[in-house]
Amino acid sequence: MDGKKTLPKAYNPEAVEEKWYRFWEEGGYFRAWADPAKTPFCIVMPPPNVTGELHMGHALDNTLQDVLTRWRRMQGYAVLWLPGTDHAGIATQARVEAMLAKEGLFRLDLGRERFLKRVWAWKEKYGGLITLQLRRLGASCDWDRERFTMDEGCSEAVKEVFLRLYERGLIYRDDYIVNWCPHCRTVISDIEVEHQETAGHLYYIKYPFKDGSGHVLIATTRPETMLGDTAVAVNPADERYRDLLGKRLILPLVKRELPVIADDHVEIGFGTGALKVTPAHDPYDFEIGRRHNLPSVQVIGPDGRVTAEAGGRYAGLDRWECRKLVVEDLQREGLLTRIEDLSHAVGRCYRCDTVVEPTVSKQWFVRMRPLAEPAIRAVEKRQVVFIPERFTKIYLNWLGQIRDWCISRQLWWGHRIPVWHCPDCGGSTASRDQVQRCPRCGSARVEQDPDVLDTWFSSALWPFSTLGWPKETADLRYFYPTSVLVTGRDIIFFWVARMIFMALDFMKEVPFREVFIHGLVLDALGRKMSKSLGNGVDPIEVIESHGADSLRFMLITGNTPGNDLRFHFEKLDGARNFINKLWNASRFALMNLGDDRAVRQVDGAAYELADRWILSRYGEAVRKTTEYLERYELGEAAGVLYDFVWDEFCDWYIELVKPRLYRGTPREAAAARTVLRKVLGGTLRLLHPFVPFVTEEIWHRLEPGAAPLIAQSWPQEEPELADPAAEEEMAVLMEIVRSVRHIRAEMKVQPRRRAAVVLVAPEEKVRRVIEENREYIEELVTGTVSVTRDPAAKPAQAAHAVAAGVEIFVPLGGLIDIDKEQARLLKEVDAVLKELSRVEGKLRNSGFLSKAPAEVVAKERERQAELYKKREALEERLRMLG
RNA sequence: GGGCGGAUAGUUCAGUGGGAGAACGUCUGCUUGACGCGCAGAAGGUCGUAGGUUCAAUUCCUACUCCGCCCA
Repeated sequence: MDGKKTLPKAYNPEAVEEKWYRFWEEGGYFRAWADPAKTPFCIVMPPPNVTGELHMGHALDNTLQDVLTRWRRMQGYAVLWLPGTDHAGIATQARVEAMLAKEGLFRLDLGRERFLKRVWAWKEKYGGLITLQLRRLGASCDWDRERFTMDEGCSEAVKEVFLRLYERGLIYRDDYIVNWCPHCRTVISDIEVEHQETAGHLYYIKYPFKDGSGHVLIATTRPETMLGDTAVAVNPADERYRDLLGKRLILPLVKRELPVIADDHVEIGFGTGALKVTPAHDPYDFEIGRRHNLPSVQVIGPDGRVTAEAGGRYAGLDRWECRKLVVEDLQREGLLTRIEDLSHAVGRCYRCDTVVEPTVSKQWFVRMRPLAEPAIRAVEKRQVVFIPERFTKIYLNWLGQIRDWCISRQLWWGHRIPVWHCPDCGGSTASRDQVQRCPRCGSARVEQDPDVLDTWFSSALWPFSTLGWPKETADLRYFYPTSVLVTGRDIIFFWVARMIFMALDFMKEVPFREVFIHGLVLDALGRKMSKSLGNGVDPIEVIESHGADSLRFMLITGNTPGNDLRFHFEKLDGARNFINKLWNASRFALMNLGDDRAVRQVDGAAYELADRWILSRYGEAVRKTTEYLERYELGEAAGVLYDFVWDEFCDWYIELVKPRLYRGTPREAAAARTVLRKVLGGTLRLLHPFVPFVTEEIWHRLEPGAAPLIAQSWPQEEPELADPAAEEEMAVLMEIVRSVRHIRAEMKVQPRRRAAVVLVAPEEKVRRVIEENREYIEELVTGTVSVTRDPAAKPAQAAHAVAAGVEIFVPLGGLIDIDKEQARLLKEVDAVLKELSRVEGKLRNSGFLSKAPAEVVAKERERQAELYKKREALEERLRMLG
């Protein structure tokens, strides 16, 4: 062992992580090959925003993907994990606009072309940040295949999809009520609106009849929209208003004449049952307006201010100022009868939290019905499977009631809609190429539609656009459909559903076979991490303080598919401690393996109980880890390895192996080394997908010259390692050891004092096991051990216990404290009696005896017999003392 | 209003139709030739409430309560 380099006492991630990542990446270990001899395994990474910085959600999502990727790669699949980023229309544009604002510029000052140049420049400069951060996490994706939603290929795919849908009439342009964000100055889709329960008011307003015969009372939460009212609607079944139909009202303040109309959709029970109808600013009213051919008056403009159309006094006011003034004016005229408090859902922009203004405008839409149906069927037929299963329902419910998808955005950054409008003939032309002249009238004044597409439109094509579509590439043929999509449950609608219907339509095949859904990473108090709350934890800071492996292991352990997890720094410490434990177990192994790594052949007879036991346990760990990974139970898989490493390998096996390594014969030591090396090596392989850095570092010290761990094969199941006899015998030893330690601690035996433990075992087999492993027990209990069948050998001045059918005596120097020992024994007897009454209760139950499976009954009988023996021994001891 | 998830040790969470688990925290001891980011020992739970199914329910079913999320 001389000259042997020893490892530092504590693992230092900083020193190794960067080194190994560079080694892997430069060595091409992440690269994927379409190998016909192998089975493909492909994951496309949910592309983070180019504007983004790595947050805990990314860390979790990508750790899960990396575990699966590394594991499958070790299993011998042809693995492709395809990374990329998303152009994030609104967010990126906002970022660049903010930068320009500092220079005193507005995007209109620059014009479209120059503005876009600035955005691209910004993207080149900052867009790579998140991919560098993913590298620090250890993500083993194929960076050679990195994509961007606005790169040439993806843009080509977007254009192709738009045109094909357009040609089939599945994309149309129409005036429709949409969600307008006055802050972002663009329309947003239905799912980009977040509904928030907000405290508001219900205002009751009198609408007088034209003929002066009284009034109708209406209730509204948004009094300012009355400026745009064009009717009052009641339910035809509402008795109260039957006589009113066809009468005419005068809209207060504006003095416009309004008809009273009947519509089934008016809720009789809400407010007064009479609904003011504002087709230009409410989705329901818009529908009513269409059914009844009502005029539409836009009273709130794109900037959130009241329009000139609304009337002189209010024009130019902000929405909320206008509300105040309208209320005041109504009050003054005595038309406001009361104001009630009301909690109701208010829609806000998911980007900027501004209250959305429903507005009528000309937008592009995708007709969803024909696309949604195949997407529903594919999931119903389980061509795509959600894990956990319950997310299937969420997906199906959403698609089942889907409305057309508004895909145009009033932005500059994004895929521009490939349609040209002609101001002369009014025609529109969709085209793959730039249109110079109107194909209908020949006018040269054609102009491309100013809008860009929703960012999710390009994301929806991600699984096949990134593999080369619309070209028929080798990657597309080999890796499509992809194997599994790993993503958060918050974007099932935004993304997962859209990828499925787009893929089915254009590839005629699902985009992925499985969707592995995970929850959100919450803060320690269970709140969503958010910028505004300032409660986010930066993964990069965590990596710097605890190492990427700790972060990864913490995110994986104790988490179940689909469930949220809270971020606790204590958990992070736990993960770090585990990694340090592994490091030190390896340190021990390396210090004791010596340089003669050639010792590979050891005759099986040299293996001792401890060896057979740990090999058996290791075999079980391989089996369970693999099984849990197959089921996407990554937390359970990590848990198996945690327990195996810490409890079995470190706390028992390493301790058991020490006597042989320090004092054993060469043959004994060789057997111990062989097993130590095999089990540690196998364990490193099992742990590699979870904690790639530390395992790779140890691996190279354990097996210098071998191929790196990332390229090693996943441990095969070795059924021949299973050794039930060894497990049973070890269980006896462990129980005895624990029992002696318990007595020592309870009776305050000095830790260094060697006790002369006497074991009385009536069973020959048990005596043999003890005898064969006597040295082990002596080592573990700090004492000498003698074993006998002779009841007369029981020492009087000793503490007593019964374990595994063996009576244990720990002599205490001088006289034992009889009271204390009695108390301790009585406590034991109590526990036995309690357990016995439970077991006997069962065995007295005839239903149990006749209906329970035979092995369950047998088990209970066995338990009963053991308890009898234990009780007897304890009581005998008590009699002796008393 | 509809749907989903959670409710298990002081805390955070696993788990299971047949003897309640982990981590952290707490208490007691420990310079045991890998590790104090450690070792050994211990205390701590009528598994949300009420019914039902079953020989047997913390686990399956029903209702309810509280918390969180999603959809309308």
